[in-house]
Amino acid sequence: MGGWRRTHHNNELNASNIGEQVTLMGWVQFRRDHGGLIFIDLRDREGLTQVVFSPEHNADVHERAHALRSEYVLAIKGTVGPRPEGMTNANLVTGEIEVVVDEYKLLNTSDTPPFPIEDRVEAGENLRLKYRFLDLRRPALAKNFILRNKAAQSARRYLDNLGFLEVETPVLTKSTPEGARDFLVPSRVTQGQFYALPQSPQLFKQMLMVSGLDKYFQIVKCFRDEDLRADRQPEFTQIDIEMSFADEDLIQGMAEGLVTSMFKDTLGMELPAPFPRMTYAEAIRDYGVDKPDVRFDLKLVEVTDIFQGGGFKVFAAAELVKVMKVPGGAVLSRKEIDEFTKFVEIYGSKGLAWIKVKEDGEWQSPIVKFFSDDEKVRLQERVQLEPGDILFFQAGQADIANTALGNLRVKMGERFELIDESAFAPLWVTDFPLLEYDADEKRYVARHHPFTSAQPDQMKTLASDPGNALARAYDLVLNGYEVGGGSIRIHTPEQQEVMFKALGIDEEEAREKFGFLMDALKFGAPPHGGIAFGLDRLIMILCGAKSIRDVIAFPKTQKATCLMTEAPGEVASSQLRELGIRLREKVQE
RNA sequence: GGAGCCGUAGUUAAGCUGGUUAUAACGCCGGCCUGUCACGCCGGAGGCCGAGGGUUCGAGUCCCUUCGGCUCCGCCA
Repeated sequence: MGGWRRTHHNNELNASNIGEQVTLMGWVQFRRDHGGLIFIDLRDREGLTQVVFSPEHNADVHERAHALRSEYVLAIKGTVGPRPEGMTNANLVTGEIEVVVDEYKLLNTSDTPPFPIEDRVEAGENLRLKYRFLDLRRPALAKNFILRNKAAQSARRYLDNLGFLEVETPVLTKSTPEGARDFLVPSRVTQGQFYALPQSPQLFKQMLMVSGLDKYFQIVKCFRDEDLRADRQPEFTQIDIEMSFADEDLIQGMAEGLVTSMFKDTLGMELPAPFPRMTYAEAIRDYGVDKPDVRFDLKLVEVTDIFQGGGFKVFAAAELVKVMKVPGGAVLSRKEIDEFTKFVEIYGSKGLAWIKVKEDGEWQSPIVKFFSDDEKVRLQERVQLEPGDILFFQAGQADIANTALGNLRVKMGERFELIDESAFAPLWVTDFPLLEYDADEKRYVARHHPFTSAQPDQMKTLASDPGNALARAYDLVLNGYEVGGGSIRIHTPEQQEVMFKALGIDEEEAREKFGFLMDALKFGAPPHGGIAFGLDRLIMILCGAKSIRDVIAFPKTQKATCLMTEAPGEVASSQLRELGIRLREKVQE
């Protein structure tokens, strides 16, 4: 760069800088070559500045500037000048001024990019991922990473001020039997054995509490080898937090402070705290799901009792019959209802019954003919149908009916534009079940994780009726996304043994897999608990993005590949030999 | 493991019930242009219609297989 130093970013100059000599660096965004005057919008991470090459100002420099093309990298020295009367650009922060170029250096040329580096042109995602380094030049994406940095720094500041220590934990660790599928790393030194990448630093942070470090946090990568979604990547980042001598209120209060700080430092927005709280049972009852989007108000209503043992067999025998009234929903066409029927079938529902209320109050429905007069009266008493409303039914297995209707609720929120897209609605969901039954494995598994404490009065339930024991666990839900979750942990070996027993993990296996935890709990483990936030999801919501790919610099595709590096890839047979690994023949169908 | 949507110049898309030489815009290349800001005007080049197979006189279009991207179910303590 010949000793040149940048004096300003491309969003910094305004009328107050007029007359100053400046040096700018950046990429050619747009070139407007008039033959005489040449205008170039110079782009960097922060913004655009118009620079002008004028033949009258410097004929030689102007002549050379004809050759400039998109994405060439320039350093320019020039004078900040006012734009002529009526020539300002209100769309640009720097729109009042332009920089008249005295001298420039072409720092690098560029091939024509495979897609335009502009926010208004969305190239296909496969192309954008292959050339991720170009996609990241787009301001819409770059600003997500500027925000992400602000959020992460805000979190660090907040936690440091409260006396939390940022401690790093191992990435090469041990596979654990519960939870998600592990990513494995073969050991060269001990052939035939494998490390696992951590699904979270859960056990290490508990160890740090036993160590007396008192308050820990880490912004840390976690790895889970499960299938991807728009809000799930195989490697993702958590703000992982643990504190000693803590109960639910203390942790939730700290977490609320953290989230409100992050909102303030990124969007300048004050989130009202404390956040509303709701039990898991209430969430399922009113919303059908454990992470309700409470930006809008539709609620589910149970009507099982009305139809129990009645004349309409489908409802009479159902474990659960639930309805959702959508005011004004009678405008839905048959075709739309058919689409919503297909939608609920995704969740295993057998169908979608409905009642439309016509303007004269008459019920139009494929099923009311099966209802007795008494059932109609009781239904009307419970849901208060009015002209123009539609009432959707789900009947059958409770979990399917809840899930189907709960997800249909979100669809209705979108269809009738009930959701304020600019709103943020945080919500604590508490009192989760400690265990849930796994039909495949024919045993109970931990709903949160096996180190979660049962609620004080629930130890008996855990032994007698494990499915109904409640946990000291809590999730933070934001706009229908689970953005955080945590619990008060088990801190005595006796309770941990009860838990392992409930999970069908015998003493030998517990010792083999979690021996160090059992040991640690014997040496004066303090009561402790914590929480972990999905940083990617939180940033996604803060950015208004639809996918966490938009807030991860180098994300994976749905098949967990990286289109830029082409990972995963094959390795040399010599590498495998060193590790003592031989690949099996590919199994043909 | 399963379901759905998508794949056509560099890019974004159009291409009907199968029928001459596959369109358009932007980009690119060349020329002109001193107040543009997605500059404008004139001209030009650019295609393995994701890949493979089949049906047909004839396939971008229909069928099968396959690869890739996305969304979702299962899965994700």
